[in-house]
This record gives sequence, structure tokens and C-alpha cells, in this order.
Amino acid sequence: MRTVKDETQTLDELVRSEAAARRDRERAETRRVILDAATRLFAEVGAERASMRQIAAAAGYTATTIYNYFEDKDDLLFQVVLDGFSTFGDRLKEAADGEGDPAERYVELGLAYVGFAIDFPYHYKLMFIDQPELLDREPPDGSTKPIDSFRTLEWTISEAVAAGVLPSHVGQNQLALETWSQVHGVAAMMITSDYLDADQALAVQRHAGRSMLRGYREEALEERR
Amino acid sequence: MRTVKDETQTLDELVRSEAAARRDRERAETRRVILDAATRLFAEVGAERASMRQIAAAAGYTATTIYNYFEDKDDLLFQVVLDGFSTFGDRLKEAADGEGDPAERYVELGLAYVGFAIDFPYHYKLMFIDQPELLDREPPDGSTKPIDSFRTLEWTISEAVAAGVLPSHVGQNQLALETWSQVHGVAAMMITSDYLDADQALAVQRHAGRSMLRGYREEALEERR
DNA sequence: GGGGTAGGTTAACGCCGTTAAGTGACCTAT
DNA sequence: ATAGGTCACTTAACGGCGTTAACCTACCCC
Repeated sequence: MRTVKDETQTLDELVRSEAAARRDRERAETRRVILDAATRLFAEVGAERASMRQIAAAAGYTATTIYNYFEDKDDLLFQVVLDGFSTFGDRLKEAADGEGDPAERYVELGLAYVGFAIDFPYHYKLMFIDQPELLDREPPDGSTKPIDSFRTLEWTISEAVAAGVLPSHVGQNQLALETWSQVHGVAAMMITSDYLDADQALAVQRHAGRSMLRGYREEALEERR
Repeated sequence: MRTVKDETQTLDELVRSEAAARRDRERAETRRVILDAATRLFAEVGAERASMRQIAAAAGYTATTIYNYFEDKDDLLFQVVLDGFSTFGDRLKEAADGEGDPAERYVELGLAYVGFAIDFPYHYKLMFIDQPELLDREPPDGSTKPIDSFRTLEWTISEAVAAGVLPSHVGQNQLALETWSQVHGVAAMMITSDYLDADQALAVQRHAGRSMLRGYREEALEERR
């Protein structure tokens, strides 16, 4: 009944590898389904109010199944947040790579930041308001840390300093913190309070960002006198 | 056995009113004990993680007793937040009434805002980050709404506009939103992230606030040309 | 002194996140 | 072909949560 050893092994391995591949595919698919359900529910009712049982039911499973794919609720949240940071990083990069001089790009970066908060308010809330400690968590798969999305900001600022648009004696780190605080303030106010809707937030950022830059530029000019 | 009608009534009423007074006093005292325990626990472990049972135990009661004094956990939280807004309003007023020209007071107001966040980080977190919807809630005892604390900000801004330090064509409401967003950004970053400690937050506010003002003033000057 | 009331308790409900144990289908190997 | 093992998934349970209902008891008032 047995064929030559080589052929048998080859067939065996083929069968085995195809089975393994299918298992992997199905596993990834289930993981995706759960992750999508979690993202939707976190977005709709907030991270705290979305329960594991609800998420599992939305994905077509019972709560305990989630623990086959994620460590716990916190881990599930983290994976959702990682998706958010990926988009966030892309948006910032896009804005920073746009046309215009360093000053213009500085302003555009602020608008892109607020724009992300407008387009993904629930992600923003998770990433920067509710679970800011995730900013510093190391992704298990070795990809870049969330906080690295901010390299774009630092780079844009250093270019602006080099161009003489921002003052150099303040320190680039402090300028980055000031800028980040300012844009985060607008985003956070829009998301958590009723006093700033999306349109107002953009208007506020447009004017406040330019005013900030204007003040900085004045200081940079003085610096060179 | 009965004495004259008048005397009897007087004595009766005296006894009754003293008993009632004692009841009221004890009731207020118990309420205070619970409120203090709640404030401490909310501050120490966060509003979400502090349970009614823990708060009650810290106050020397069982959980259900709290419901004799507060509607529910949310109401308890609100009362803590109201205390915070009282202090907050005082701090802002103090800064706005200080010496100096309108420009100086504008900067000082921003520093006072961040200063409150530094001195009462847990209150700030409850008031503006975790439960911002309480900003608009009406206090049951008819006292001023939390959001009214911001009248000081609006007043300071309108003085600065009148003095020609801030541009007038932007609108005072928008200027207030821009300013509030900026200071809130610094406060929120300090409290929720690890990238800004108290000293840095003050340094950031000092410089960013002045830069902002500088940009605004430039614009106000142009306006009059 | 008897009845009502106010402040406190215990017990319970239906949630929550999470773990342990069990079930059944499919894979593997003889 | 079938026994054994693995893996996805389920049910059951634990302790804790916010909150309500029922009860107890000490005091106030008539």
C-alpha cells in the first residue's frame, strides 16, 4: 500500500501544510471578526461600557472565546488602538510631506492632527484621552511603538527651526510639547465637551495654530537681531 | 399636670426644634464623612475603580447607606466635582483680579488654570477629562453652574480686546475657545501622559501662553492699520 | 406607652471580567 | 480504520459591581 518513501513524505507534508495553512487562515479570520466587532462597539458605546459578552455576541461567539485570541479586554483595546495609530501616523506624514514652506507645513500638521480627531473621534478618545498609557506600550509583534507617530511632529519642528521660523533657544523638545499640547487641547475639547463641534474645532485650530506660529516667528526674528 | 397653654407650646416647640436641629446636624455630618471618603478614594484610585462598597466602608457604613444621602454614584461624583469647581473659580478670579495690564492678566490666567490642574490633578481629571458632561449639569441647590467659572476667562478676554491686545474681528467667543483649548491641552497632557510633569507644564504654559498672546497682538496691531 | 419615621442593615438581582472544566470535531499516526 | 490528541468553543462558576427591596431598630411625637 505504501508508495516510495519520498513520495509518501511529500504528500503527507503537502496535506499537513495545507491543513495548517487553512487553520491559520481561519484563525486570522476569526480574530479579525472579533477585532472588528470590538472596534465598532468601543466606538459606539465607549470602551468601558462595551462588555466582553456584548463584543463576543456581536462577533457570533461567547465571551470566553475572545480569550483564545486576546489576552484580556485590555489587550483587545490595545489592538484597536494600534490600528488607530497606524492611520494617525499616515495622516501626519501626509500633511508633513505636503507642499509649502516649513511654516506652512507646521500649520498644516496641526490641522491634520485635529482632522484625525474629527474623522476618528472614538479612536482619538481611546488613544489620547481614555487610555493614554497605551502610547508607550510596546507592540508584541515588534512593530513601531505608538509614540513613534510623533517623529513627524519633531521633524517638522526641527525643519521650521532650521528655517528660522521657530525660535532656537527654547529647545525643540519644548516646542514639540507646546505644539502637541495645543492641538491636543483642541481635539480633546471637541471630543469631550459640547462647546466645540467639528467645524468650530477646525476654525479654532486654523486661527490658533497660525497665531501661535506668528508669536514664535516674532521671537525667532528677535533672536537674530 | 398641664401648665399654661402658651408655656407648654413654647417648650414643646423648643424641644422639637432642638431635636430637628440635631437631626439636621448629624445628617449633614454623615453626608460630609461620606463625601470626604468618596473624594479621597476617587482621587486615589480613580472614579471608575472606586466602588460604592469601598467608599462606604471607608466612611464606616455599608454601601446602601450612601443611597440615603446621594442619588447614586454619579450624583456622589457630581458633588465632589462641585467642590472642585468652587476652588477652581476662586483661583481664576484671584488671577484675573491681580495687578498688571490686560495682557499680563491674560497670561496669568493661563498660568492659574494650569496651576489648578497641578494642585488638584484628580479633581481636574474628573472635572474636565473623565466627566466633562458635569460641566453643564445644574446643581440641585440652585448654586451657580460649573461652567460659570469660565465667566472670568470671558471677562479677561473682553478687557484685552478692548485694550487692543487681542484682535476684535475674530470674535470673543472664538478667542475664549482657543484659549481654553490651549490651557486645557497643557493641563490634560500633564495629567494623562508621562511626557509633561508639573514643572514642565508650567514652563510650557509660560512660553506657549506668551507666544499665543504675541501672535494675537500682532494681529490686533495689523487690524488698526 | 404605642405608632410612625428615619437611618441603618442584610439579601438579592442582573450585570461585569475572567478562569476552569467539559464537549465535540478534526488532525495525526499507527 | 481507528485510537489518541489537539484545538475551537461552550457552559458553569467565582468574586465584585451598582442598585433595589425588605427588614430592623432606635428615637420622636402624641
